[in-house]
Amino acid sequence: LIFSSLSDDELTELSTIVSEHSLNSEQYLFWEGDYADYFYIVAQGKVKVLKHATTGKEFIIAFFSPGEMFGEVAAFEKKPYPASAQAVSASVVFRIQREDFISFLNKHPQVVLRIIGILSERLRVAQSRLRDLAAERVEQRLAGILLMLTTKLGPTLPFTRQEIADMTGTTTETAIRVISQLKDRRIIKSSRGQIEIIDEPNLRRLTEDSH
Amino acid sequence: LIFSSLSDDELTELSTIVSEHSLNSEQYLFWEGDYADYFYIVAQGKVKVLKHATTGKEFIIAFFSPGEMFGEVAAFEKKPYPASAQAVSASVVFRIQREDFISFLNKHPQVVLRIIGILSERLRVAQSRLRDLAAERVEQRLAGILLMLTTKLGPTLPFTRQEIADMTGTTTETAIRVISQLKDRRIIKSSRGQIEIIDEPNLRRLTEDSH
DNA sequence: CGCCTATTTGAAAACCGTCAAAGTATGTGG
DNA sequence: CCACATACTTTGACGGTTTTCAAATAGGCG
Repeated sequence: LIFSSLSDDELTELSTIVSEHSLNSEQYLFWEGDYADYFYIVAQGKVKVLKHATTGKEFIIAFFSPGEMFGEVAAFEKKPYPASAQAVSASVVFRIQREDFISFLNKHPQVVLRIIGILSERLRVAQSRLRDLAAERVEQRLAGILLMLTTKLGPTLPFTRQEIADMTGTTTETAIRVISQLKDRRIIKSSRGQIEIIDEPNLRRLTEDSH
Repeated sequence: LIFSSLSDDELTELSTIVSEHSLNSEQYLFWEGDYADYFYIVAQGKVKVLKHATTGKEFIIAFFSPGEMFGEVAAFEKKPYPASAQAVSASVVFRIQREDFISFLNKHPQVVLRIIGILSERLRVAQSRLRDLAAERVEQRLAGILLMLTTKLGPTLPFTRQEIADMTGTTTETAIRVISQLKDRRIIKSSRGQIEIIDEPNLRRLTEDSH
């Protein structure tokens, strides 16, 4: 996605510095605090980026699907990864060494602009979520997460209650209670490991309610 | 700060596109959702960037002191500001028009790298705060905010209880109760509109406690 | 069919927000 | 210099949302 502005020649150049890497389900690519040697793009499967809290709970910053990049924040500077990355299912990722990536960027300013755009977007999202976590109730936050996910992935969401909880910043039990309510109100359907949005307008209304 | 790598000639060039703007205390520079026409740097005083919640409460994303830039996320792309900016005291800011800023960047790639660094840092901070808001108690979050502020500003922090609360994501009353505890434990001193950290190691211990 | 994981439900407790009221600095105008 | 307004700080009581702990149910895969 970030390389879509490149010519065939440039893509060939890119292919010389990219390597492929397979992952088993649950396998970690890197841990928060690791030295950041690679920059990643998902090829197949699904990868989550998360942070662990002192209480042992984890907070999911984002899921990444094929074509999306991650680990980029650390790759620009010689700093450790600020979060961990774990494969949700068996996956394949492309990776580029830090130095190769940086020298490639120096030759391709339009890619740099694309990356600034992505960083900006992520910063916007993170700051909106901060406001929501600080001020909104669990139901509204969870509705917001579901909306964001449908916008990105369509009406059928392949996530467990626990994953939804870890994205919303609540517990599995509370997520289940809220999701059950949404099911009773015919806003969503759900089965094991899956949620289907059937009434998006009403879901959106929930996020906008002032109380 | 972001321009410190420039030569005198380049700074002269820069000065032709920069204009100065004075602000009264409490005055807003822009509101969340406004069309983003300017990119800003604080010259004098103090500016806060915040988001309003549907409940009317506000969440402070950051305070900016002289030399720091803000409004940059929206300036790169034709998007509205994701947050509002308000002068905390009478202040002076430098501002650069979006188009001028972008054409300046095109000629100065080293400034672009500097900005990527700043965006990355802000993203790291935002994501850490997300984890904290989702998983940590008010006391730990507030201790973390105080630590961050001392690292940046020194041991004496010129903030009211309400400002601390709006940064921590809690209410003024709860912030007061936590701060009073810290005072009783001789970790901080405080007076009206000011907090002084006197036992930083113990403050840091608080943020690391698993419970 | 049996095991593992995901989902569900209930009850109690904790944390924190809300509301109300009062105390205390700071500055301003007379 | 004092009175007064204003904003910041403090305290208490109460209630609600959410977490925690415990246990039971149900779905899917070998």
